[in-house]
Amino acid sequence: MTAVGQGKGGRAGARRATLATVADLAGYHVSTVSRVLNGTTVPGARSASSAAAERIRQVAREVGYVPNAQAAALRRQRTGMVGVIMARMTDTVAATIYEGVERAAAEHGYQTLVMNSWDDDETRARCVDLLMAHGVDALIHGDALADGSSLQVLERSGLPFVLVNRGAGAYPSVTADDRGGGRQAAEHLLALGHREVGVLAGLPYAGNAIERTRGFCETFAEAGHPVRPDRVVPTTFDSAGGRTGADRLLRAGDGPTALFAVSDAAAIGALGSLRDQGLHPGRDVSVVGFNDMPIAGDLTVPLTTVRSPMREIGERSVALLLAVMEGEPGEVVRFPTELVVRETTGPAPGLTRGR
Amino acid sequence: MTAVGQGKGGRAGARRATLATVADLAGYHVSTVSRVLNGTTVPGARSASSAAAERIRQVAREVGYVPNAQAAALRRQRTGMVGVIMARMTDTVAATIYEGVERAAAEHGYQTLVMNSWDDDETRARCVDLLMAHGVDALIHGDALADGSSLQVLERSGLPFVLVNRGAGAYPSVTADDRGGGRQAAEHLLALGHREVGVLAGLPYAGNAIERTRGFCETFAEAGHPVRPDRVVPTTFDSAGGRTGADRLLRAGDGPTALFAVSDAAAIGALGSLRDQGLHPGRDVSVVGFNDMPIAGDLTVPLTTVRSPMREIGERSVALLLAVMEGEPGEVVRFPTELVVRETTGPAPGLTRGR
DNA sequence: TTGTAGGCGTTATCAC
DNA sequence: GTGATAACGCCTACAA
Repeated sequence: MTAVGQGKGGRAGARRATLATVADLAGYHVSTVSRVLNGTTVPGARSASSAAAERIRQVAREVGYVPNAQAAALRRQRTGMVGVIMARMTDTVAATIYEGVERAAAEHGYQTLVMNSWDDDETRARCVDLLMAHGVDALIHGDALADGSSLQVLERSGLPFVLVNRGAGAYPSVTADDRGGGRQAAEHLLALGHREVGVLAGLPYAGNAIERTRGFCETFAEAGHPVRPDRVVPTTFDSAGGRTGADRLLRAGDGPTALFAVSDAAAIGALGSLRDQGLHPGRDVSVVGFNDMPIAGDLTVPLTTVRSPMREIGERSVALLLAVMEGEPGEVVRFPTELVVRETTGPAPGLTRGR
Repeated sequence: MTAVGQGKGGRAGARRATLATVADLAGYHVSTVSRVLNGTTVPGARSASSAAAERIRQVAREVGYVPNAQAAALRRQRTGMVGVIMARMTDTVAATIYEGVERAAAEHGYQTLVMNSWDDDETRARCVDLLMAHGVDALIHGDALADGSSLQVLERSGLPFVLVNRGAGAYPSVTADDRGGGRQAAEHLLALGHREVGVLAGLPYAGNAIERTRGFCETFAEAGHPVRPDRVVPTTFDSAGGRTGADRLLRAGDGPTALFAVSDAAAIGALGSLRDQGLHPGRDVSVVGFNDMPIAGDLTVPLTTVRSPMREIGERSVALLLAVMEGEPGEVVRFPTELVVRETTGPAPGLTRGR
């Protein structure tokens, strides 16, 4: 319980050193100092290495000069910040994509200003306003509504933006090939002989969830085994959602023999539900997840899932954003997915199962 | 591949509306507009509801006026932003704490500016500089080195700050009672008869990992069964680290009968290792994690773990930070933990096990 | 190479 | 209640 932290008394310590401070101490003029510190010497190559420049840099270091990005931004009309909106960081998928975004942005000299929308419409809108207020140069939106309704304001504002993870219409976006991934999951289960299946379908307004579900269901339909509508249940993407959804699907008398969850976390929740009901994954009921998050392969019964390159998706979204900022046309980018067969899927049990 | 996104041609659209724009259109002076929009009318109660004020607000809405936070910050000498440094967002613990921080900060009118340090010293330092450059009013540091070496610069700068998750010395911090949590894990395993145990000890320079390991080891020592030093292996906090560490501990001829992992993710990695070696968690080898992340209870063999209130820790860190910003003395806050017994722990197998 | 001047959009402090 | 004015810290023409 010891007190430390900063000087005991009043608020923050001494005022930050400014360019003027450095200029005074170094005996040069502010403009000169600014030029030296920014390396803004027109064409003259190594002229910046003159004694003067060295002295100025020395002083700056001594007084702990940190440029005031606010002021610079005001003057330059750009902040070097990219806004990022995500539903929530505890979603591993969002976090991984965000890591990709952060890295790629940093590589190009941009900072990221992240906000969580909690999948709430009002908050979503407030995020955009706040990010604009903070002067972000562009926006990466990981939380779009599938109908694009949240994007019209943005579009009107003229702020360059790109969607990630959840696409919407023809807006520029970077996602997994969600529909194709859904198909892969379906083909796998069909090949194993499953005919009665259920879908933990994610949030009904999220483009990725919709596409994954669509790809899955259309494949079953094409094979002549359409998925019963009451077996497609909306869920959240987290494990709690998957558990609740699976409870509902499995407790019905004529439960399905396999479940497709549009996220790994939901799939793990479904595993919890199976366990509670004394069912063994891969033998009694098969489960397929989506994304292949790192722990998927470490589970005691490793999870069969559809892998999507989350970090790459994040990185690519930055590349696309930079292109859009340059005035290039946006595009819709979809990364192919890959089915990873592990042990939560197995042959469909005999038709006699479960009454 | 359709192109959309923003106007086809040049960069961002029309320049943002400023106070001046609004003032012009409304026929008032900039200062007046500013006052109205900020609700800055001295004591006169509802005078702001005059027709003039209404008109101004109307115009502002029409032109889509968004205040320029950069400029306001420059003038007011405060940005309303709190910097947050975390190792990485894909660590569920960090993400959950961050969610708590974000929420609490928003409640008090602060935005958060997050940066990932990747547990890299150089990056850590750069984060601080960048956050200062962006003018954060204070800092929450989730990535401190246990010896506090990364904090001296910060302290000297006079920027108010608080540590979260990983404490360091007497610097103000909010963490779980890591040492106590380690003890709880140890007592549980001791009661089950385990004598030969191993520790997946986390990063050797992270305060939380150190304390958890310490609490665990000292309890075994006090019970007369000191943990063999070569059975305390440093790991990362993620599942890959846990897997590698467990591989090492279990492949040794005389493997331990139980493992304590300082994070749930590492514990899950250990479960993966067990599985590969045909060992059953809770029967052949017991495993205890730390944090009780949401999926812990949904695993096919649910994880015994030490619960810590991650979100609360994040929220509290904001409260503490606000206090420090007011000049109050910082304190070291530790939240009690709770042992959650599930199924990865069981009685120690007969002494004959494993040669 | 170095100095000068003006302004980015706000807000705070005057005077009216 | 409203209008004028001066910064906040930085950058960039332009002039010397």
